[in-house]
Amino acid sequence: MGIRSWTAARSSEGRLRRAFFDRPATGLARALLGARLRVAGPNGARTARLVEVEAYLRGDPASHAYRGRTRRNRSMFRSPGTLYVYRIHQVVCANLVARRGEAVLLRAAAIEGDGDPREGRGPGRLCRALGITIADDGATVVGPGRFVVYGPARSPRVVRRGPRIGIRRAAERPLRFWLEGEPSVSRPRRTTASASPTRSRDGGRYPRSRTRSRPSSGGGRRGGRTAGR
DNA sequence: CCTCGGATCAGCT
DNA sequence: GCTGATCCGAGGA
Repeated sequence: MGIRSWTAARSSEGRLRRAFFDRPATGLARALLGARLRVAGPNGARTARLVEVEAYLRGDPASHAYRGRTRRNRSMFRSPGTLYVYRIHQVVCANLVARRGEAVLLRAAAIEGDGDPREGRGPGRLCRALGITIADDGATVVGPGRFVVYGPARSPRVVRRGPRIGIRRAAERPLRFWLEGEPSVSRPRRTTASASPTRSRDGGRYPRSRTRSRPSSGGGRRGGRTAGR
């Protein structure tokens, strides 16, 4: 289901509404690139422009929701626009819930305002830079609260896609999306963290589909269907 | 209960 | 490039 009307999905100030998030995570991931996440805190607000995201889908073995609902992943089954924050090792990572059971991992952002924009490099650092903690799990960005997401500027941008990072299952699926030329984006990884060093199967080349998003041609996604599965 | 390993990151070779 | 930190959730016994 596509977004029927973009004006219905954004407020006049560009704030994204629930309808914007209520769709498959792949499309939401792409659409979120360039969007701004604003987090209010005791010392004022910080805003970050999203430059790298990953989609986690229904029936996706890499998704935390794959084996059904548990205490940890319950936020993934809440309404679109909910934050799903989980802990890994010593850090937390944040997702935005798409349609039920799907989510978009926020992998990297350019931090705006004071400080180093690269503080938002990587999902753990992104959360740290914005002050997102495990206590924010289950919060929403489409209602009252400390979180707001503003839609991407309607300016040209080049979206690239490739395999997700740091996962073992379904690692080949090209569900990571990023903006070309952004310094906060994760460096391409050549070898998947695997026990076998010499085991590179496709030579590290994946089909990069480039999608141009233009100011007023909202729906014009073009060709670039890659060898996804 | 116990074991396993991770949607990471910093630091080292 | 590779390893360890560090700890909790998930899943099996």
